[in-house]
Amino acid sequence: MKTPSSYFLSDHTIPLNDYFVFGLSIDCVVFGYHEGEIKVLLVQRDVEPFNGHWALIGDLVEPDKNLEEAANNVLENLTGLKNIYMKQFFTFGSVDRHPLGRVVTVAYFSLVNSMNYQPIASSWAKSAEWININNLPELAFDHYTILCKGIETLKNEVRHKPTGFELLPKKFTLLELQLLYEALLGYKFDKSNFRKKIQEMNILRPLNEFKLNVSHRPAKLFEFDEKRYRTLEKEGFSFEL
Amino acid sequence: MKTPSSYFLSDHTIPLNDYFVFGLSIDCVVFGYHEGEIKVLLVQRDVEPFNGHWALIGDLVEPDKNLEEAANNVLENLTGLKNIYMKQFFTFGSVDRHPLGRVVTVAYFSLVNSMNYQPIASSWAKSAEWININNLPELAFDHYTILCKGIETLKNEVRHKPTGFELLPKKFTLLELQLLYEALLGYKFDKSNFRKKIQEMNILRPLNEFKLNVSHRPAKLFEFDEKRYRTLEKEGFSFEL
DNA sequence: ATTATTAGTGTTTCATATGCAATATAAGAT
DNA sequence: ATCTTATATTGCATATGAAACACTAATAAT
Repeated sequence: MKTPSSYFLSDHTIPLNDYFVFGLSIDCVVFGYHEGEIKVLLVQRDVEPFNGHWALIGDLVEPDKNLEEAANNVLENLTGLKNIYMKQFFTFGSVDRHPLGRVVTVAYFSLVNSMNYQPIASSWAKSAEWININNLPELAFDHYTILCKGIETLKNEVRHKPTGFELLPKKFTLLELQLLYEALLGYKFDKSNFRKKIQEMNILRPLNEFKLNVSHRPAKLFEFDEKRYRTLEKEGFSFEL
Repeated sequence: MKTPSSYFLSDHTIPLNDYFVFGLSIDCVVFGYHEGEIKVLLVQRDVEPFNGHWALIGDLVEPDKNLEEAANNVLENLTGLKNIYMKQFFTFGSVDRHPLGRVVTVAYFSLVNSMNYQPIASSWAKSAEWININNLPELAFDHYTILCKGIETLKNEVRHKPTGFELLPKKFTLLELQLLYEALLGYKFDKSNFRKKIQEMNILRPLNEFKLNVSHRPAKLFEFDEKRYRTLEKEGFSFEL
């Protein structure tokens, strides 16, 4: 039993293991981008409660696992993907958020740039699917609230930080980048102005590679130069789109 | 006992109340602003562990309390202040962050505009003091990490949202506002341009009141017009300084 | 060769931001 | 009365950035 006992953090006199005890879980909002649409990875539950409902991927945290480890495991178990961009964005702990007891959940969002893999259905999920965020089904627990907050956080973050690149493959064209941002922010950019602006930031590394097998002038490929960004950031530069 | 039992969230087969059990606490980074300096409210612990160390204010969450309630209580118990701006910013849950067991803490920051009250020393704290964030003592637990993240979050937030007003009294002068933002962001503004810019945003309500008993022209007082801000925000306006 | 198509580059206009200077104003202090 | 101090407003020259739009480039298909 790893629970702290006889634990007097403040002026409470009740031992923690009899009373101050919570379940802790991780829920992940996994975003993907494909053909101009922002999608989220949902699973259909195959167990009670909320059997049959769609839900975010998530799991209980084991007492000897850090939160980030637990979050990475959640993602890896379902998708097989490692080293994915993840970010904690909020903790949901309403007393009644879980029908079976007090379970507090720490929510992460992650951005994956390749949707070319088979989400692994687990023993508690019928299926896993990428679903457009503008066409969501009814969700289990308070997952709709969590998802909305995740979308809000993402939209907010991509405006001020170069997070959006995580949704693209490592090598991308400027037009792909523009279309991504148009999908994220919900409005159009002028092509030449967008290109000028993003290139003048000096955070993209132009490659000597081009899109192949297209029936028009091939587009140049770029990479996001994270090191460069970190340096510029320290010098006071701030990303804005 | 409110702990969920025989609780099969995923494919785990271990009952939650024997194993998946955590302590949950709230920690509050309370910011104040006084004479050009950003300060934070710290207490000196009078109990083990970390007896004598300075720490953030915080407490265990009771199983029937929502997180926001618990956070409000933490603040109210120490300062007597109610209806204070509070915002959850991160949850810290490293396995070894607490020497007595696994305790996950949800961190909030709050902004208080009046430091003219006596922080109430509790049974577990020797004293409570406002301390300049550039002159911090050694802190208990991982509170230094929490505090740093709180400062970072605050500095990030005040640039894009009119949160800073919460640190000023309800009625303030434009110069006070400017000095606050200079302290928060770490650089100077041109006076006339700052005033022009902030007034053109239309989120300040000018009052017919003035600073009294000053040996120079008295400054006009303003209020932050939150309703107006909310409307403008819906119309697409976004605060930037 | 011609065409369709998308990549990619200038260029012009207009609005706004910024830095700096100048001036008028209102109070207490001398 | 005059000085000092800090508020408050205006003006302007310049730098920066946004918006619109026209143009050239390179490839595959015909």
